[in-house]
Parts: sequence; C-alpha cells; structure tokens
Amino acid sequence: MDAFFVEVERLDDSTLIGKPVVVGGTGVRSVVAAASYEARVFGVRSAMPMTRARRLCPDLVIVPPDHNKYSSVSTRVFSIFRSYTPTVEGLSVDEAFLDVSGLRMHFGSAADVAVAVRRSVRDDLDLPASVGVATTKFMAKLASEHAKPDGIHLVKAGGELDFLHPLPVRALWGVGQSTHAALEQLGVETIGDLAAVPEPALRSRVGDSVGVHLHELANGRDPRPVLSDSETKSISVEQTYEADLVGVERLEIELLRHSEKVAGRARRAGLWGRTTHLKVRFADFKTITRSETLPAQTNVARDIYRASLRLLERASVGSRPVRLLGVGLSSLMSEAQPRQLAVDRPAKWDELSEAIAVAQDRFGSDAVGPATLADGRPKKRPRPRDDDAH
DNA sequence: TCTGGGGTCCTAGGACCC
DNA sequence: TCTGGGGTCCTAGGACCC
Repeated sequence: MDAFFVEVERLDDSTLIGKPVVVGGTGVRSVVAAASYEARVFGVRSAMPMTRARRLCPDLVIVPPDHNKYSSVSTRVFSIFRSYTPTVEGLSVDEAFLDVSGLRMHFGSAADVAVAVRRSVRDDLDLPASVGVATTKFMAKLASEHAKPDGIHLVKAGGELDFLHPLPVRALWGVGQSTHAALEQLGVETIGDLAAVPEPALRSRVGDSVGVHLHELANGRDPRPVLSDSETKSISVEQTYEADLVGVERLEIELLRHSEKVAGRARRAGLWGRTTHLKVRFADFKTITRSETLPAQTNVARDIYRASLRLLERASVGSRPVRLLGVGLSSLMSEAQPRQLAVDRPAKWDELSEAIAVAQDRFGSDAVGPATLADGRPKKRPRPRDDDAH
C-alpha cells in the first residue's frame, strides 16, 4: 500500500488530499510514521524526527496516528488479497506477498492478476496500491518499490539480472546501514558489483549467514516460498517518554502499565508466554535488555509485572534518567497447546485475569485495571456496546 | 537531525546434560 | 590429571524491516 496511514486518514478527511501530510506524534521525540508523496518532495521520510520534518516543510500537516483504524483497514485489504489466492504472506500491516502461480486457469498472466488486485483495492476501499510482479519474493519486493506510487512493475522471467544489477546495493532487502557500510569498504555500490564479489570474501566481511544470503540474492536467486499465516513469536509494549523518567518508583508504575497492556494483548490473541523481557533506553541512547524465562506459561499481568520488577532490579538502573521503557513476552504458545501448570500461582489469579478480560472486552480496555494506575477521577462512564443484550 | 513502536532473525557465550 | 563431541536451553545484543 502506498503511504498507507496517510491514505487511510484521507478517506476520513478529504481536506488532506493534495497536501504534504504526515502521520505521527507531535511531541519533541516523535518521528514520522508515514509521509504523503507531496511531503516526500520536501525530503520528508518515514522514521525522520518530526522536528526535522517540520523544518524541511513548514506547511506540513501532522495527523496523530490511529493504529486501530489502520489495523481494521488492513484486515479488509488482506481479505481482498485472500479472495485471489490462499497463499498470502503478510509482511506488515500494509504489505504482503501473494503466490499467484496457481491462477493460470483464471488469468492470462501474473500481470493480469496484479491489475485485478489493484482494481479491487481501489474499487472496494478507495486506496492506492502498488504491485511488483516477479518470479521470486525479493525480486517482487524490489519491483513493488519501483512501481510506487500507484503502479505496477513487471520483471519478466529471464530479465531479472538486467533489472537487478544497476540498482544501488542499499535497495536490497536485508542491506541496512551497517551492512551497507561494510559493503562500501569492498567498493560495492550496485547490486551488480555485489554479484561480482566472491562469496568467501563477502562472508568474511559481513558474516556467513548474511554473506551467503546476499550473494544468492545479488545473483537473482531466492528459493524462499510464500508462506501464509506464521505464528506470532513475541508481544511487546514500549514507550519513549517526552521527559526522561528518574527513580525506581516512576519506572515501576510504567512497568505495571506496560505489563497490563502486554497481558491484555496476549489474552485477546489466546497466547501464553514463558519469557518476559525488559528493555531500557537511557538518556544517552544506550539500550539494554534483560530477560527471564518463567517456570510456566502465563498471560496474567501480575506475573509479567513481577518478572519485570526482578529484571529492573537486575538492570541496576538506579537514578539514571530513562527515555524508553519496554516490556515484552516471548516463547509463546497458543491456547490449544497443553500448558504446564503454574505451581506458584493460585488459580484465583487466572480467574481474575479471565474476569478482567471479559470486562475489558465489553467495556473497553480502560474500564478495569489496577488501582495504582487509576488517576482517582472517573473519566467516562463505561457503557455497554449497542449490540449487548445486558 | 537526534533519533518511535512493533516485530523477526542471527550470533555468541555459558550452563548443563549425556 | 587435564580433558571430547554433540546437543539443548537461556541470555544479551545487534541488524534489519515497515
């Protein structure tokens, strides 16, 4: 999808059309989450600090993000994809691989499928999408970058290397800042240059795994199949604060808040996790992580919170200023899988957790929570949903 | 310029086991 | 007395992606 968050916002507010618009926070530490093509003319890009984006484009319109909205539009986009083929591999909220090799009976060519998918997305959702068509995944990915905005790019079978080799090596999926710097040392600028580097030389520079992988890609080889519905491996919540947090007391409150969110998301996804993660970024941007594997799976906020307290202690943060705090859960397993019993957790906590889940589903996630996080003043009176009989 | 939030994958060392 | 080889699990950090 092209400038996905921005285009979704334009569906609700047509005054944003034709203007330089970004979606992102307005705080001093915010970054751009998505930029319209009008904003990109000024040099504004995703992940750029908002302060810089504003400087580059004084008339920039900033829209605060609404991830729930993007996620529900994303669901509709993906169901359009699945109406063409069951083999859909989501890459993010707005991007997917579709294996259309089985559609020969219904379409003349893969390019015809691309035209049809784009038209469906446009007709049903009024959103622009770009499609890259190619014989392998990474080639299709590069082709889709080439197709943007709102277009199609076809890389014909046999024409892969002609398309690939003139491109800058940084365009390759998997070559980030660090690998790019290492490749520059080898005098590599284009993907063609990379293809010419002997594999052993590449491996000694960037490591065996990355070296082998890049050597294959640069020569147009990518055997990876399109894999649908892979399981979630981790759930995490993190936040960068407008002002640094100082002191264990503040940190503990934030850990509780994050633990509640992580637990809620795990519960709603029907997942339990065994490993709890803590992430701390200090004022100087140095970032540390600590993790602890529990004796049994959990999705109870209290378990995650207590583990995060132990991890915080181990991190010896003391009174150092903290700009980011995060809590995560991994080693996930689904409801269906047999769970080990938690020996040190009375059943009442599971029951409480379940009751909270029911209440939150009905009244919203702010309706029930630990007293520590309440601000003492009731906000909105929670009201049942319209479709609720009670 | 001063750096978000949500993820995945990889590496490397150490503990532990047979 | 100083020492193998293979395997799994755990932890910390880093690269990369959108």
